[in-house]
Amino acid sequence: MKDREQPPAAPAPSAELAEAAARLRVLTGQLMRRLRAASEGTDVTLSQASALSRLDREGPATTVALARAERVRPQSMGATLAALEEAGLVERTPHPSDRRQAIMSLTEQGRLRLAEVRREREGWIAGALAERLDEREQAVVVEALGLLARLAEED
Amino acid sequence: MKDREQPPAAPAPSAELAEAAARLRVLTGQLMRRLRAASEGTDVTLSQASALSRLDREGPATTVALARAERVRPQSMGATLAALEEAGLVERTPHPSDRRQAIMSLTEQGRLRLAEVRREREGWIAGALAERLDEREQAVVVEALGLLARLAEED
DNA sequence: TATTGTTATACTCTATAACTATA
DNA sequence: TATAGTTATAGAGTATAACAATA
Repeated sequence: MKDREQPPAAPAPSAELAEAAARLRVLTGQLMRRLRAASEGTDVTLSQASALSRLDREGPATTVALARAERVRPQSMGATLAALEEAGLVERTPHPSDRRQAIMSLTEQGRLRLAEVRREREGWIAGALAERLDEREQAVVVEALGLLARLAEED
Repeated sequence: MKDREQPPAAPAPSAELAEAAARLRVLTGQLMRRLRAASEGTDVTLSQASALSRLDREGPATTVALARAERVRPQSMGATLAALEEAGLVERTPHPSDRRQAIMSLTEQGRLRLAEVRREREGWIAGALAERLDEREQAVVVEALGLLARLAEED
């Protein structure tokens, strides 16, 4: 499991970075399952919450734009938005000049539900960060999340 | 989105930590989808890779022990292991004294496949960390992943 | 032709419930 | 009774393929 030869030119993902990558993969799976478990009882699913959250942060958008931002297929986002629309959490308004497009936006009810969902779903993460880490460690995690978010959104 | 009053006693997840939690949730979803996309063509699924990886790191284990470690239900782990066994990547040997249990361990073929899978799946993460971050940032991410892994494995 | 969005279908992952076998 | 494991079934999430409407 160790590099035998370190090619001098290539950046050669070091053993440490390879291990970090492995840890990130494991962590991703665990967090996904924890988030899912924290959603129980809520009638807003993970993908729906993510779409709501983005509409709140970035304002109204089309299905395709949301799909690109969330890195899912338009069909998947379409299904997510259809469920949200049926629940009255988002609404669609026709695009003024392009009749193919529909602009999705949060309803007032959607905004309220989003606030609830955030409290329930992200509470334990924020709580764990607050309780189990000291201030320096918190700062490290906050900075790292910013860096990783940048990498994840890049192509 | 801001705390109006900071209750002096309660740790009161600060706005910054709440934002970090939100970012971690979004990041988790995006990484999950990227990892899944990177699995295409591979016939080892994400959960299977995760189980293989743990067997490699921690040695042979029973279904229930693996399920606990990965934070999934024994039934889910059972399905994962059954697929791996059918593919010849793990094998089961009866527990010497308790006939209910079966010890799962990596086969040689499993070890080889795991190495391949790691290269393919974690390569882009390790590559992105190596190429897009400077040394100090890499250190921050490495430390943060250690901290987050600790939180995710705690109850 | 290209883009937006929908419908139909299938697969992965995980869960709950109900069961058998063994301790 | 408690634990290890299996089988059956369901739901969330995503994907590909094929299509309709519009630009």
